[in-house]
Order: sequence, then structure tokens, then C-alpha cells
Amino acid sequence: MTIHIVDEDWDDQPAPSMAATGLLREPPATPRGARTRAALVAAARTVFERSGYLDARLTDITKEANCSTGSFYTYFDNKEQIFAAVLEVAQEDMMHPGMKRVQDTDDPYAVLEASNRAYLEAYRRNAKLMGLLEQVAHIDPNFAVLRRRRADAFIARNARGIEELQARGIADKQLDPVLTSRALSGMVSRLAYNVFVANGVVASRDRGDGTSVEFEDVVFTSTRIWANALRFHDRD
Amino acid sequence: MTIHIVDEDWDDQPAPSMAATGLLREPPATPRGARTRAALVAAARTVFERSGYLDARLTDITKEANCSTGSFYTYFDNKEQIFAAVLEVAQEDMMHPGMKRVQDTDDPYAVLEASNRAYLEAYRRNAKLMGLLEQVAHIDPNFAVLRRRRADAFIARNARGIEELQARGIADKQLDPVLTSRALSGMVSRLAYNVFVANGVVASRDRGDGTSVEFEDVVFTSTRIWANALRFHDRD
Amino acid sequence: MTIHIVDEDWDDQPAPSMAATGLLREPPATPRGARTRAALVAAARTVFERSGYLDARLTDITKEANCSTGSFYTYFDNKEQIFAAVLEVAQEDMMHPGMKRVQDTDDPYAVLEASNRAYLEAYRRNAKLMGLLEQVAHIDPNFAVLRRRRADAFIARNARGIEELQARGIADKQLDPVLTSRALSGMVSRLAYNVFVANGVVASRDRGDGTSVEFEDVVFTSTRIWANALRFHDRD
Amino acid sequence: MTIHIVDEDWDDQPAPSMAATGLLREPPATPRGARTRAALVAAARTVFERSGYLDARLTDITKEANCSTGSFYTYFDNKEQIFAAVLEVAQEDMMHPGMKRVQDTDDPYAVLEASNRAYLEAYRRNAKLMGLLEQVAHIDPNFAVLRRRRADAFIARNARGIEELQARGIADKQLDPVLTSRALSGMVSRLAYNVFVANGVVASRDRGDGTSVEFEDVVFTSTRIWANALRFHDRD
DNA sequence: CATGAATGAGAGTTCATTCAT
DNA sequence: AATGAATGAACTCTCATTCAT
Repeated sequence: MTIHIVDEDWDDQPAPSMAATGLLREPPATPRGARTRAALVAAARTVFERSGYLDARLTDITKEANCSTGSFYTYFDNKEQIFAAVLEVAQEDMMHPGMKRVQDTDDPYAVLEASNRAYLEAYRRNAKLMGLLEQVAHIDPNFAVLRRRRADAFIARNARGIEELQARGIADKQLDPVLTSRALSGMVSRLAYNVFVANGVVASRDRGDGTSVEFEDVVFTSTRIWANALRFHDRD
Repeated sequence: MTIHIVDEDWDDQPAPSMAATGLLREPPATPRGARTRAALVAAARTVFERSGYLDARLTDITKEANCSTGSFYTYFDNKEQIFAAVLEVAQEDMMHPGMKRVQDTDDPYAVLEASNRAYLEAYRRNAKLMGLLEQVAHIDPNFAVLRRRRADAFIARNARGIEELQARGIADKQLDPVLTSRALSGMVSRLAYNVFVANGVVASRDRGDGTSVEFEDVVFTSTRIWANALRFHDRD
Repeated sequence: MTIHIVDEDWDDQPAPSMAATGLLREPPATPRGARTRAALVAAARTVFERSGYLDARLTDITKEANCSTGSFYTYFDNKEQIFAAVLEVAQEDMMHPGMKRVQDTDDPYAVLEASNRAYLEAYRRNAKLMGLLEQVAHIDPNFAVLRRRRADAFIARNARGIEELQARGIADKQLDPVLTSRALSGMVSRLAYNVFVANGVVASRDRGDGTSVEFEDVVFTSTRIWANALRFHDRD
Repeated sequence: MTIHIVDEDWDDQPAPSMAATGLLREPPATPRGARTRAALVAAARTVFERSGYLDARLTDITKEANCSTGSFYTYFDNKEQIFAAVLEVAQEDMMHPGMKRVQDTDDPYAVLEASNRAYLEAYRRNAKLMGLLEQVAHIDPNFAVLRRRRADAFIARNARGIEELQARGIADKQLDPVLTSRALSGMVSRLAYNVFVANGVVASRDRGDGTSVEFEDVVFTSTRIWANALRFHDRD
């Protein structure tokens, strides 16, 4: 079975992703240029994660990269574009999280679980950046579109997975596959955001309690809700 | 049964709401003052919904309200504070959406559905504002906290509902009530956002397809997923 | 002998003083008015002493006086004018410090000392206000003139005293009476400022040592320097 | 002998001077930058002397320096900081007034006189700026502290001089060295202020008389009062 | 006389972007 | 390619003063 649960935010189709953000420039010609560009992107990630997208000033980035203001414009047009470049780099890790796909089993629950775990691990690993993307998607329509595109691709695929399961009599036939896919995919990514991002940003300053949730609990609950929602158990 | 499905964003406990944003000033002493203040809040909502939080200039608001910049500062300290006031006003509508609570039935499914429908209707009615809140919560930590607080109250309540159902043998006992509540509440509010807000913002400019989702489908799917996830049907 | 050492800042000729600051308005007609005006002046002193002249906002004063902004303009034209009114009131105390004039003695040193002590006591008593006047005289030319006029009157009188002593062979005849009067009067008022005002404002935040000077030491040193400078001792 | 009469305002210990105002930024990297910065400082001095500290607008300064508002902030944080820079430059001249120190003589009176003359000449040369500093010290606590620190260093040194003279039997032993140093140092600087600054500011608009004091008279009187106060003459 | 809302010119400050070196 | 100074439009916020009630 091919269900790849989840992910409104990332897919592994690199093609459309950056087209959305618009035309990264052609790569630097000289190795020196490549080095500078890379330094800028790395610095940008650092600064964005430290200060947030809005508060990051271009000069913060160039300072962090040990280069001049002018050099920035040799490689990027503006903040938006370098943020896209940061995403580009991180995408690698989000996309190929090295999850040993549980392909050998036919147990849908096991597949679901593996998929969720892989996603949540990647999310946790890139939590700061995911938070950033969330922020930026709410600020810059271009990134909202980007985010949306990726999500839609995922949703579509999961929707096909659901359909398949329905056809095989394993999943609740009353559910609309697309809408259900949207709902459940969104559920996991939102939960990931709440647990891995917001807990760090919001909760820490606000709560005294130990509301930290165990990672395995998140995996288990996400998976079980998916499975329940689709009524896997009814097979039995 | 007392489950009041969902809502990460609003609850009907007025107390903590504005305390978070801090101290609205004492209300105007004269009717004239009250009128001006109200005009400003209304203008603010208009401008915010038109331009978004970040692009809204204070002068846009005063212009819209037909008053001077100075008057703005008679009633508010800054953009943040007037946004809180806008929320304050809208809260009313979100809180008491006039849902005829299905109290006469003991059917958990019916209760769930009524609750979801009421929530989704209110969300749709205030879609622009909800989108705004989402944006601002990602920009201003104060509003992130505000949003979080409200959500937590809701989640806690729904968690108790779930526990109760578990005790009565109606709901899947394997699920952690709090985490499940978080996941499912988040699912509905995220879905609402995607359907009522993002579709307007993102889709319109980007999609040619008729991705508009029928309202009733959203109600049905949300409810069914909730019910399935908790395994209501197992009773039968 | 008639020497009345010191004071660049105050004299007992009330007449010219306020003319300089310009026309306090005619006093309120009704007793209620008088009360409001008095409240404003008292409040102004409080606020000025708390925040300094520049940082004192008119609304701070009216708030402190429990009256409306509008009322302020019933009695004063602006901040300058109410400050003049504050000075007017305090002048009383600076002018008639209840010093039992040592008239019965012919010992110039004793007279000097009594005069200095009386001045320094009054200065210390009104230290905050004196500091304020110093500040304002450096900001508003009108008050610089006011201050100058008062000082000049004093200097002139002391100059006459010095002349007299020179004539009697008690004081150094090489000294120009007016310039000497200026120098020595200025010395005492500056010392008073440094000890009673600046020590509180500047030193406290900056020094850990106990640089507080004993009041009697100030009296003694001032007096002895005056006496030495004029060469009283040469008589012996 | 080592007495270096007077000066509450300036000393030649460069160390603590600017530390007080805090952290001038690192100097411009290019000559062009250095030119702009210098132009700004010069313009600032002009504008400050023309309009006073309070009335000087940042745009007045940039206009005078023929540069944009932005450039100002390339080199300074605010008005306070550029004022410190103006002082920094002028300090040079106040510190090393080219006074041919009368080192060859052991006559305390001659030393005193030379010292006073040098100080008063420097004061007169920088009269406008000294008036400015006086004003600013009464407005901005940072500069009050700065002024105080410098004065204290001077006072301490002169106090040691007085002590030495007392030990050698040349100066009145009844006087407390520190307090006396304070009083007499203050006397000269205040006199200088009155004669060189206030006469220009206040008198011009207010007096018709020819109150202009001869420079040599000021030197003579200051010196003689110092000498008398310490009872140099008693040696004879 | 008292009230307090309304006014609006004008100040400081930020920072993305340009461009001469 | 790299530098970093220069730019200036744009924005927020203050507060003395006015005036209708």
C-alpha cells in the first residue's frame, strides 16, 4: 500500500517548490562566489531562527556571514529570496529523512505509524525552521502558496491511499477521501507545530508545568487517530 | 454529555482573554468619546481585514475613522492594543453563536455535530478576522499566548468530555484524553482555516479548479472523524 | 555693617522678579477659582520636582491637581508661566528664612557666617526647587534673565558692603568690589548647588563612597574663604 | 609646586571622559566615512551653538553637513551621542591650551596666575561650547555625570596641592583641602561662565550698560582671591 | 468655571536598496 | 566580486493647545 500519511508542508517533488517563490538566480560562477553564497544562506538560517523573519535585518545576515551589505545583492534580490534559499537547503532533510520505509509489511497500521514517525522526527529536527515557515506563510502570500502547493500534493496522494483502502474494504466508505486526507494531514502537522514549536516559543515563558509531551505519545496518538478515523479496526 | 467539541481559538471564559494582551484603558468618560473609540475599532477591523495586520498603518485607521492621529492615542497605545480591542468586540459573536444546543438528546454524535456546526459557522462568519488572528499570533508573541490560553481551556474541557466517554465505555480507552483532544480540536480549527480563510487568500489567485468545499461536507467530515477517532460506533 | 553675603539667585526685592517672567494673570475672582489655581501650583511643584522641567507634561500637572486639562488654561498660558508661579510661592521661604540677623555684633566674621548659614539653610530646604531653577535658567532665557537680575541686585549690595569694608581698612583694597562680589557670591551658590542638589542627583547613582559633606563644614569653609579672601584677619 | 588651579569641567585624563557617555562607535573604515563623520560633528557644533541643544534638530545637523538623515545614524545613535563627539573634539583644545607652564618659578602666586589665565583663555575661546555643556549637564544626567567626574578629578588634584601648601606652612591650615578646592575651583569656573557665556546670552538682550569685564581683571581677581583664601600673603 | 476629547504639526528613527570605489 | 557609505521614504508617537459641551 502506498499511503504516505501526512505532511501539509513538504513533499518530495522538488520541481514546483521553488518555482513558486520565484526564480532563484543562477548559481555563482566562481567557487569563491559559491562560498559566499553558501555563507549567506547559512547565516540567514541562523539569523531567521534567532530573530524571526520580520525582525531579521539584511545587515544582521551579512554581519553573521562576515560579508558586506553589497554582497548580499550579488546573490539575492531581497529577504524573501534568501528565505526561499534557506528552505531549499532544508528541504533535503525534510524530504529524505532516511526513514526505512516499512514496505515489506502489508499492515496498514504499521505503515501509518512508520510514516508518522518519520514525519514527526523530521519536524522535530527542523522545528525552528518549521515555525519560521509557518510564520512566513502567514506574512508573505508567496510562501503561503508554496506551502499550499506542497500540502496539496501530499493531500492528493494520501487521498488516493484512502480511496484505495476504501476500495479494499478497510476504510470507512462514508468519508470523502480528499477532505478526510486534508483533515487528518492537517491534524498531524498542527499537532507537530503545537508540540515542537509553540511549546518552545509560547509555553516556556508562560507555563510552569511540565507540559512537555513525550515524543512516542505523539506518534502513537496521531497514528491511532488516523487508524480509528479510517476504521481500520473494523476489519477485525 | 458535556463534550463541547473543539476550538483552539475561542472559549467563553471572558476572564483571561484580554488580561493577556494587557489592560485596555479605562473606557471613555463621555458618549462622544465612546463614539470615537467605537469608530476607531470599527475602522481598525476594516483596515486590518483589507490590508492585513502588518500593512495596516495607523493613519489608515484614523483616516477610515475620520479622526486625527492624536485621537488614536487617546484610546490606544499602539496597533497591538487596538487589535486586541477588535478581537474583544468580535469575541462576542464567536462566543455565543446562538447555537441551539442539542441538549435534549443523549446521542453523542448529534451533540458533536451540533457543536462542530456551530463552531464552523461562527468561523466562517468571522473568517477574515480569524485569518487575521492566525497571522498576528505568528507575529506577536502576546497574541500567541492569548490564542494558546484560549485553546488550552478548550482542550482541557474536551479532554474531560473524552474521559467521561471513556469511562462510560463509549470511547477508545487507549487514547490519551488530553493529547487526543489537542489533536482533534486542532484538526477542526485547522480545517476551518484552510477552507474558509486560506481558500480565499491563497486559492483565489492561484487555482483555477473549483476547490470550494461544501460547508455541509466539512461539518460531516469533521464530525465523523471525531466520532470514528473515539470509536463511538463500537458501541453498536 | 550691612554685608549680606551671597545669593546669586534670590533677593528680597519682589517687585522686578515676576515682571521678568511676564505677567502672571490677575488672580481668580472666586474662592473656588483660587482653590483650583493653588492646587495647580502645588501640583506643578510636585511634578516639576519629580520629573524635571522638561519632562513635566501639562497633563501630569492637571492629573496631580485632580482637575481637567482645560482648567489649566483658565489660569496659565503655558508651562513657563506656571513655573513662574511656583517660584513666586517659594520665594517667600527663600527670602525670609527667619534668620535672626546678627545685628548686635560688629564682628564682620560673625555677620558673614550668619548670613551664609541662613542662605545655605534656605538653599538646602528648597534644594529640589533650586536645582529646578538652575535647570530652567539654562533652558529658558526668560528665567536666565530672572536669575541674573536677582543675582545682580545681590552682587551690587555685597559689592557695596565690600567697598565699605575696604574704606574701613578691613578688606583687601586691591580687589575690585564688584568682581569680587560676583566671584564670592557665585562661589557660595555654586557650592550649595553641588552639595545639596548635584550630590543627590548625580552622585547617588554614581558613587559608592560617602561623599556627603557635613552642613557645618560648608558653612565654615564658605565663611572662612570669604573672610580670607577679603583679608579680614589682616586687621589683627 | 604642583597646584593646577581649577577646572570643574575639564581635565587631561582622557580615560574616563567618554566612557561616561558611553561607547563611541568604531570609527569609519574608509576615508570617505571619516570625512562624513567629521562633517557631521562640525555641523553639529555649529548647529548646537546656533540653536542650543534642545532646539537643535537632527535634520538641522544633517542639512548643515549636506548629508541625508540616514547618514547620521551610520555614525551616531542620537543627539546625545553626537554631542559627546563634539565635546570629544573640543576637549583637545581645552586640555592642552598651550600654556607655557611657569615651571621655573617656585612662586605659588605666579603658578596660580598662569594656571588661571590658561584656563580662562581656553574657556573664553570655547565659550559657546562651555555654555552648551553647562546647559546639557542640566538636562541630560549622563553629561551631568561626565562633568562631575572631570570636576572631581580636578578638585582632587587641587586638593592635594592645597594640602602640600598647608604642609609647607604656606596655606591656611584651618581649611579643609577638599572642600576648599571645591569651592575655589567652582568659583573660577562659575565666574568664567558668567563673564564669557552669560554675558553674551543674557546681557546682550537685556542690559544697556557696559558690563563687559576686562579679561585681565578676571584673571587678577580670581588669582588674588585664591591666594588670599589660602593666605599666601601670611608668609611675608 | 470646569471638562476632557480632538487636533496635527513635527520630531526621531529604521532599513532595504543603490552605487562609487 | 566585494565593499560599506549614502540614501530617503515611510512610519510611529508626543503633547501643547483649542473648543464644544
